[in-house]
Amino acid sequence: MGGALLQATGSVTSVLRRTFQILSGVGEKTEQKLWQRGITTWSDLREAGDDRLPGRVQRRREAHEDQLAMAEHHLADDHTAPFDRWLPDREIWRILQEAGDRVMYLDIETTGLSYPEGRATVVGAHTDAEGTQLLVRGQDLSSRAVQDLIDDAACLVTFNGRRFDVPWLEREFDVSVDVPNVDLMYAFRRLDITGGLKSIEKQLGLDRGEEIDDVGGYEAVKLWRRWERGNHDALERLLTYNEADVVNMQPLADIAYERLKAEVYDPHEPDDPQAQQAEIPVEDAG
DNA sequence: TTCCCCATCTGGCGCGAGTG
DNA sequence: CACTCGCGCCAGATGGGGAA
Repeated sequence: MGGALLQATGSVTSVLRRTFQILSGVGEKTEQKLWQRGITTWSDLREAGDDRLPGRVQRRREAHEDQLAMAEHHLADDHTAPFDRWLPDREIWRILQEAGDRVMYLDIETTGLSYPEGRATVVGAHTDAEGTQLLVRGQDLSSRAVQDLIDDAACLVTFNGRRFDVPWLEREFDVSVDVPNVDLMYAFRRLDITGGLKSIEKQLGLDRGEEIDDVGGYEAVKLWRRWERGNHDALERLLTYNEADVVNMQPLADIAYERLKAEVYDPHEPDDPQAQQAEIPVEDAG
């Protein structure tokens, strides 16, 4: 990764600190315009003279300074939650780097597709900080345990979790999930890669263990029933399956992050070597 | 300064899609 | 199998920037 050269060119500044879409009146286009003018980080924006800013950004300078101060303040305290509200949904992935080893890969198993007919059987989570934790119904799965799990996360990574896993946990366990959620399903769809979790793993050439390669979603339901009837191996298999899901989401998230980053920084247009932004010397006329 | 055109932001509506 | 969320599309509002 980055050495002195990368630092000199500013490449170590995180994606989030180059993100202007958290500011009022700034969308995708205005952000691109700022980047093109050489204003690529929050500090660039604060230091830039009005003559370098689009009018709509000039007019909002005070509001933007407040918003940036707020953002810096929360980042300093490792509070990522507010960015869930400030960022447009499709750009939530930009906080992954800030979440660091508190990115939590989350996946649940249930006895059906809808609540309350179905119940959660396994809640699996993985972070680099805490490793893998699997909460099992009838053993250590409780509202308290789920809330504690969520509270350790600076950011969730799920697959279809915005519609399935997270609302389910909120309803069955009455937990509040006040943390950004990067849903890989939408991230990959934006990259023109569609399909379920296992299909996408295949498309990207990620192999999971041979022994659980054939386990699908409905199989998880049947495994739980077999465990309830006294088959100990069935639970072992279900847990292995769930753990594989949460662990495999990590490389998946890495790939999505790198590709989205590339897409955002190099919009599809053929790059024109002449299009370098002119250097505008910052000097005080004294 | 003022006018006008068009780029951009915002909000509402309907559709398609993967979860155990 | 039910559940909803993101996105594309459309229309209206706002405001930027060129020219007189």
